[in-house]
Amino acid sequence: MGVRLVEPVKRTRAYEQILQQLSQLIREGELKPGDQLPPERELAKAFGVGRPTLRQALTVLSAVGVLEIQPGSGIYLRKPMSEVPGTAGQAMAMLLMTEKQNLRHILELRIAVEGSAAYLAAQRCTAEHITELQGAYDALHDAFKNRGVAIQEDFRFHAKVAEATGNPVFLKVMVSLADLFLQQFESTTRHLYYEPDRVASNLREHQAILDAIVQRRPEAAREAMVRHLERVGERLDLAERTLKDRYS
Amino acid sequence: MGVRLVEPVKRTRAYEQILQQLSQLIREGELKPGDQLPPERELAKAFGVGRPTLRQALTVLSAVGVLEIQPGSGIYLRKPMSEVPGTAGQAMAMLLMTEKQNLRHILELRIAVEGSAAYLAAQRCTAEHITELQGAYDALHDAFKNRGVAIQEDFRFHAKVAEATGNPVFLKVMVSLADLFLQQFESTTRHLYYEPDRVASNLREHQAILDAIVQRRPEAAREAMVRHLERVGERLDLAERTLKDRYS
DNA sequence: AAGGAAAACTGGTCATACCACTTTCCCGGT
DNA sequence: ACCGGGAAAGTGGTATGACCAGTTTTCCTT
Repeated sequence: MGVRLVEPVKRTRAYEQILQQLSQLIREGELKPGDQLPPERELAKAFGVGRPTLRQALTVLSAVGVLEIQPGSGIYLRKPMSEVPGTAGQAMAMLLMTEKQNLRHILELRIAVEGSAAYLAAQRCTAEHITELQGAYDALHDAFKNRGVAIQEDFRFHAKVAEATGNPVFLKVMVSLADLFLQQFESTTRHLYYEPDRVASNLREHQAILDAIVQRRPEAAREAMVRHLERVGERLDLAERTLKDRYS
Repeated sequence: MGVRLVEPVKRTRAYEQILQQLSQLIREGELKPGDQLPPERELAKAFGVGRPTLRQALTVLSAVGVLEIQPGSGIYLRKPMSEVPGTAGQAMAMLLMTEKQNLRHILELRIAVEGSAAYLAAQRCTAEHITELQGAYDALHDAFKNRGVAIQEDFRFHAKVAEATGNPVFLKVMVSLADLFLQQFESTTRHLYYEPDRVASNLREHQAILDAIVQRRPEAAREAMVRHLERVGERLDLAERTLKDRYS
């Protein structure tokens, strides 16, 4: 036979089956967020595998942020969107590991995702969402005024926007991207970003986003968000140029 | 002390360090796509860990699609965006595992991402990109005419659009989302989707996207892509309603 | 030189053991 | 009766060694 007419049988590895079973238990609500799983030794016996094999599955789930494994304590199912910075970004980092990527590539996707998020948020955010959004902005405002640096608060504001879409997938992907962005950001030009003269501008941009959403003007919200992130990119360019100048 | 003043020390597990080291080797180009890694036993010795521990790291990398592990043969570094349907979607599925999500949530994000992808593609695709895009469309056209079903070709067309952005992060995220969409799609209403009367309409939508990109009209390309995916959603609703009727 | 079988190699899995840490519980002191 | 405090049990983290089922290589036979 010239071409391949049959598919080679796929040998499903044991840990893959465990992965699949656990996924199903989670999806069907058999395992609820915050639940503690049985000890590894029990689980291994239940699945009929050895402990190392079980650990492969658990390790994968832990690496992507589904499980939280605490030595000496136990294995817990993370709550959706647990605000543990670094976890979501870690998973996205692995997803993108083999792709040649830089901050600008990630930022470009953030613009796409968060622009639409702002649009949808303005379209259908609830009263509670607005309250939370307002609170996040106030916190951002205070942090800016007091400390001048507010990476955490900035992050949370963006997360609240995504949350207001009511779409958990939007939220998760946005958070993962933003988290990864900040991680790479930190290791390069963080110290140059938050210069005093940029704080006011940054704050105004956030307020424009908030206002547009509260006024329920989707297009304006998208534009405000896109403009804000584009400014972030500009400041990034500036910072990198400054760095380069220093070394020349 | 009232509040936590110190951060608890993070005990870095051995497999996490391996993960980090391997990531670095990949990012720095020390390991190139397609490369074969040393055997597990050697790697374990090199890292100074036991084989089970090393396997945890390898398993994670394999689960997110970075490595391809072939029993009896060896461990290989996957090429970026290797067109292995199911792999990218698997990683995204784990990222979203704990989120309550359905097809509509994923589709909404696809609209955001792919709409912008079409926009950027129209803005800066090269001649080669256009050729590939055209080729993908032709393949889609033929498959539709001949078999009436063209999930693979449909997928590849969308991937080519994302590829034309020149942004690997866009491509990867888009492919992951679309792949996940198709996976869940398959298990629910696939058989109702490709009905003969919808084929022509679907094909026209794709052509509109292609034309707008070739003519380098970003806004038109975005609109065409958004409209197309919204139609996909409508057909999905229709299919689900049909299913529900059958059970009532 | 070609074919084929055996040997070597590779990943997949298991069993056991030990370590470090956390949690629990019981005992002794107050 | 209450409250430490320390031992014991429980938990995840890791190492070792072994065996299996495949694949790949080697080398002998024809």
